[in-house]
Amino acid sequence: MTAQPKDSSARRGTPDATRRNEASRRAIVTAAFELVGEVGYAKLSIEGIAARAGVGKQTIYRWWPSKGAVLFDAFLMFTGDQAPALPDTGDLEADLKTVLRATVEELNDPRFDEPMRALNTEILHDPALAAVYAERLDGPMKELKKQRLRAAQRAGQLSEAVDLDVAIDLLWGPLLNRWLQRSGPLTSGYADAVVETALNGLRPHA
Amino acid sequence: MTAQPKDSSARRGTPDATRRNEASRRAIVTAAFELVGEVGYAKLSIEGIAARAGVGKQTIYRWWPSKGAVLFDAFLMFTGDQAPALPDTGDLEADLKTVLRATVEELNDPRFDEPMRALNTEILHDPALAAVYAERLDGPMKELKKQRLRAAQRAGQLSEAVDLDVAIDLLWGPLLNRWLQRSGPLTSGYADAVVETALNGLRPHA
Amino acid sequence: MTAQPKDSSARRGTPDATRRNEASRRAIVTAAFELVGEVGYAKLSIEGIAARAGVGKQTIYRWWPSKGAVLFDAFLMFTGDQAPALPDTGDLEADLKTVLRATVEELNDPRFDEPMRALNTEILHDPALAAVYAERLDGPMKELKKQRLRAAQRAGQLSEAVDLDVAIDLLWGPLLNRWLQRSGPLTSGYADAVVETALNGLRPHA
Amino acid sequence: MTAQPKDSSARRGTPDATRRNEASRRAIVTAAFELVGEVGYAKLSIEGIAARAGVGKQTIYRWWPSKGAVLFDAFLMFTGDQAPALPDTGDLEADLKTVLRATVEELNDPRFDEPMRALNTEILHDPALAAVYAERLDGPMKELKKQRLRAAQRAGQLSEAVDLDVAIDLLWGPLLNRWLQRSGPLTSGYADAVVETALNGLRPHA
DNA sequence: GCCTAACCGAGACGGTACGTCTCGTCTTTAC
DNA sequence: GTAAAGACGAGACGTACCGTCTCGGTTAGGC
Repeated sequence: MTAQPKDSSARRGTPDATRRNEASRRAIVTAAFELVGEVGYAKLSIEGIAARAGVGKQTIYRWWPSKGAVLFDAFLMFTGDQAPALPDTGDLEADLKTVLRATVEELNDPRFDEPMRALNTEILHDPALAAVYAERLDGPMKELKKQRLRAAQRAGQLSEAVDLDVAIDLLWGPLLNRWLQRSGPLTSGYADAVVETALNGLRPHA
Repeated sequence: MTAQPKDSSARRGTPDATRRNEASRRAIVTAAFELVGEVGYAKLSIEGIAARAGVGKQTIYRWWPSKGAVLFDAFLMFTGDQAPALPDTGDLEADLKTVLRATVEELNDPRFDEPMRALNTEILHDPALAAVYAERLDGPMKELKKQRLRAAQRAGQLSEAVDLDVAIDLLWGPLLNRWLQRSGPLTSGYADAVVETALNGLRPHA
Repeated sequence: MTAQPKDSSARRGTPDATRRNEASRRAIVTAAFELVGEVGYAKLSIEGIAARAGVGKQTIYRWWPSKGAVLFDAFLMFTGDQAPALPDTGDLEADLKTVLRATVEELNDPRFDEPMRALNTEILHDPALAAVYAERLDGPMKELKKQRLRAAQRAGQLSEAVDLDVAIDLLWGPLLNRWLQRSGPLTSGYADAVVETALNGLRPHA
Repeated sequence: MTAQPKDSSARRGTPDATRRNEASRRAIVTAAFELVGEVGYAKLSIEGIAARAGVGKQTIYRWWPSKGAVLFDAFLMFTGDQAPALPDTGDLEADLKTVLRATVEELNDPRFDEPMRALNTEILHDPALAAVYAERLDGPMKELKKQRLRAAQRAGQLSEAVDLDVAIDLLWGPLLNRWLQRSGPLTSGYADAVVETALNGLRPHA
């Protein structure tokens, strides 16, 4: 469950995960998630998490290598394991608009805004965490997106020539970017425009 | 020249910019830029900047509201005021590939990687700084991009119906996102693929 | 009027006392006296005095060598130049009790407590200021005391053999000490006891 | 051992003295005592003490409420717990002269001058510290003095009518005062004169 | 009745120290 | 052996003052 266990070998002093106190673990990630929403990323501290969780600091240091790893686990717990497949009504454009509008909704939800920004901050400066994020959170989500796009290819609604990774970046990249940099309003209208433009391309049509 | 002048009115206690020591200002932003490259964003401190610049801490706090604002000014000084127009050979696709490949190059340049990540971290959590960034750095750049795209529209290489802001997001968003989240390799091949896919769209062609 | 003029020679840059702004001088010492009573010695600052007096800091540094010197001048202005002779009713014991009771009164007056403690603090650590204090404030007072004691010697109420400096220390030293160290209650009863014991001596009488 | 333990109750946040690191405590008071002698009271800083002691600043702030309290403990450690009884040869005058000459000696010793002045400065402005000083350092010393004076009363060398507190103030007050205010030379001759005058009184003798 | 030197208010500057906060490690006690 | 608790060395935070240094704007003699 932990993002980056320091070590799982038999080295002396290595925490033995079987001994781990599950109640403390939950208290810590819960406290981290709540605190980041309350005080913001900049004022989030290990000491604060430990105090809120009613836990010794060492218990955090024992099981997580960094503040980012705690935050990541907090994210896993509160958003994780959800997200079944993407909708498939047979109409790719409509389905993509539905999904991207939901993404916009989520990014504008104040309950998720701070935690998400915090996680992105950590990822920004910690390649190891970025890798874990890619594997544990972004990866599964991307696979679902690819499944839907592959279905669209089979249905003839998406060019066979297109690299699906590029396609996904073209659809979701603009949204994420606008959210991260606040470079413009993040509305469902924008989501629609992105979907339409990405599908049709920038070139003029005959 | 300062990112966020606290106030320029006649309110009591407001620093009087005319008295400002230009030598100190330059020493501070230079030190900030150098240090963020040497020790990384996480270990960048106001104290360190002041020491390196041979300046009292108060001189920083007097003129900048946050570490991010210093970093922003450092950016302005070292990257700023450049960037003429985008190339216009008449071939939009080729020109975009040239520009996006250059962007990829820049993002992979270790001299700019840390400072840029640092700036993005600050923007991520400081809407005021984000606004200044949008106005002072991103805005002018965006205008240049729009000029090129408008020329392409006039030349019939770009659909008249397309919203230029969306077009820009579709082209540059994927790159920035991949760089920020390290969600995949950032190569010139990727830049080409993004340009081609964005221009042609995801739909199959007749 | 100034405690320790930095220099009165013709050296370049030496302030010319004839040019001195009397209004500023008064504002400064007044502000110093008020502030030390309001915020206490520990929190008394040159900046605070300058701000309260509506004066530039340099105007203080130009005319006084130290915070203590300002305080001393403040003292001179507010307590100075008073104190005529000590009472002489012909009864030494009664007169001394009157005077020491008045001293007790003064030391217990909250308006003078803080400024006096502040002055004593400076004297404690600044021999130069101590010398000025001895010359300008303590000296004249001591002379008045000696006059009264000499009269008592002539009247046969004080031993001719006694060193008047020692006598004065014996009478006023205990009071000052008790005040400075708060080593006991400072009452008129204590003043009386000191006078009686000093006059009669500690030895048993026949 | 600490001057002013903030609290020893079960209140939250109160330091638990049983956990205290004795080595750090000793290093701090030693550093404080050395530093006050080297750089003087005015330039004595918590930061300097911490650096000299090889200790974090917080360790000082955790256990002492003020710079004065540290100084006080330093005093306790370096002068404390000594001082047996006062000499009793049967000759009160001679014994008092011996003791007061020793006091003069001590006050003139440069190794004790600065620390003592520093302590007196703090006492001057901190009633709480004054109370602790009265209880822990001055009190025991005063008791010893009283014992000697009571013996003198039993031996018929000191008036039964005399208040011992007043007697002590009469003997030691003048010395302390002269030392604090530098109001005159502090010599063994002066000590002798004080003893003689105090014993015989100021009145002329038959 | 100018000229010019000094004072004046204001406040920026390079610094030092403050007292607080958090870091990551270490130690103690209880379970 | 894990956990809560929290002391510890370290060091950055943002603030308050230090004493020095310009900066314009008055004064106030000396010419």
